[in-house]
Amino acid sequence: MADSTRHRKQNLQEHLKTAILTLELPPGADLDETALSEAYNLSRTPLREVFRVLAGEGYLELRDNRGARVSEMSHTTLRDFFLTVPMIYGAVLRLAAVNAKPAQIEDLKAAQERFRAALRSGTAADRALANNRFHEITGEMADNIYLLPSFQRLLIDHARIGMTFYRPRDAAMVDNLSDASHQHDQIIAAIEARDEAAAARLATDHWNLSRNQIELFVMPSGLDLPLGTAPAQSSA
Amino acid sequence: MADSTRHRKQNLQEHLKTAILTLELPPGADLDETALSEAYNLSRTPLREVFRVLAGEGYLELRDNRGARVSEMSHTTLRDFFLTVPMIYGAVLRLAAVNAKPAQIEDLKAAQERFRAALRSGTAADRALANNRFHEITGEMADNIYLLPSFQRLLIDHARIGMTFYRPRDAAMVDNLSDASHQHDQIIAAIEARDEAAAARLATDHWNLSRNQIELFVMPSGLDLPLGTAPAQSSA
DNA sequence: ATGTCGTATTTTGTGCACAATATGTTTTTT
DNA sequence: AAAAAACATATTGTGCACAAAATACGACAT
Repeated sequence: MADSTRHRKQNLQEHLKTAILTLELPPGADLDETALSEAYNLSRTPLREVFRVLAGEGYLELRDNRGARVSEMSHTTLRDFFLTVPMIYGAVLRLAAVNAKPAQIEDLKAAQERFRAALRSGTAADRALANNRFHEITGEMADNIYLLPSFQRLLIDHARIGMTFYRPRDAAMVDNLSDASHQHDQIIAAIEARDEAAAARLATDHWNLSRNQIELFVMPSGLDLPLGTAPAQSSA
Repeated sequence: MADSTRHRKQNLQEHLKTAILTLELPPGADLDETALSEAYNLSRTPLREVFRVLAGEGYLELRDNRGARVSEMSHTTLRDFFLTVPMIYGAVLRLAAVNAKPAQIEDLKAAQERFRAALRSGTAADRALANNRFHEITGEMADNIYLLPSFQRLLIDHARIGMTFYRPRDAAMVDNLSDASHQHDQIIAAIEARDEAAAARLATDHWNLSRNQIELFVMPSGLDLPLGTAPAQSSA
């Protein structure tokens, strides 16, 4: 039958991943074994094995005798992220340009098509997931078992950072999103042309754009009211 | 009691790790759930959870319905390894120089002391494990959750590569080993002096030395016989 | 009111029996 | 004799009951 336990197990794993990437399960959220095993019609044994797997991939953190929770995002996360991403992603795109197989390039184009569709008419979660898939494919192309583990972890937090900060509030932010899409096109072109240098350059550009977007979000333009005219704040 | 199940579980995990790092369990070796659970006096349930954890860290590979085996080393492993190590390890040492805490520096010195002892009077496995621990500590110092997963995987294969190739056969190889020890000292000094640039440089040097050692092993010096005088090979 | 101790409840961890799947061997068919 | 099918065996996956640990709660003392 289509709903074998194997299938339910994979389902659970997939659902947990997307729920975490889209912040439906926010960082630090506790996962209740009993509740989840009932919801997915699985006993606790396979469920707990799924937890171990997801912890290994960086989605969850396990504490002895205290259950699983979604990986935390600390105040150093953003800094560490942007410190590490350019290097890892630059290397990934370089290798992708060298090693990509034709079938993978087709996958990448399809993923980009879905990303574009999500930009036009999808939710923030749709955008984050489509973008995540796009980058995941570049990771597969790079085909380097030593690089992938770190890259995957970066992608997890990239999606979550995107969910928090990529909520277009003004024209500049919307422009950034279409720039990102355009950069994806350029990345595809560089890989297809086997142009390592261009791919590496695009990696840097892409993350600078991300960083700018976040700066726009974290530091909104000032209220521009003359001193002394601001209305009194209501106290909580 | 000292031999609680919790303790046995950790024991198993630790033993499997060292057995894999030292090639006592060679790449591709099959792990028998029943045999191991009897050997460590654990039921299969916790044992299987340990398998998932070790698979997440890169020690094991799990195939559905077909048990666990030790991670393979393919013909591309060496190439991928030396392609990736300089970048990751350079970044790790840079960050270590910036972030190392005094207590960690003491740990590192102690680890280096043990490495030196292993060089003097230990087995190849002792050397590999001591060296592994030294580098692990630099990873802890770097304190970057995005870098660590890849770094840890590199360390696994570094130990295994070391076990295969670091079996001194001549004077040049012995020199290399004491050079490595000397480089460890310089790494400690650079970290203590918070000298990022020096640390990064040492990372490159260290892996070049490793690569040379392997080249010495893979490509032994020629037999130096004039053409046509070599004895006939015995056919298998 | 606050702090500590002891008990009750909830949650996590383990062991074992059984189910499902893969593998190896024998039997049957051509 | 070779291929295929059926069966037997071994190994992996799941469910459930029980054990161990952590947490929540309340009584009591100060």
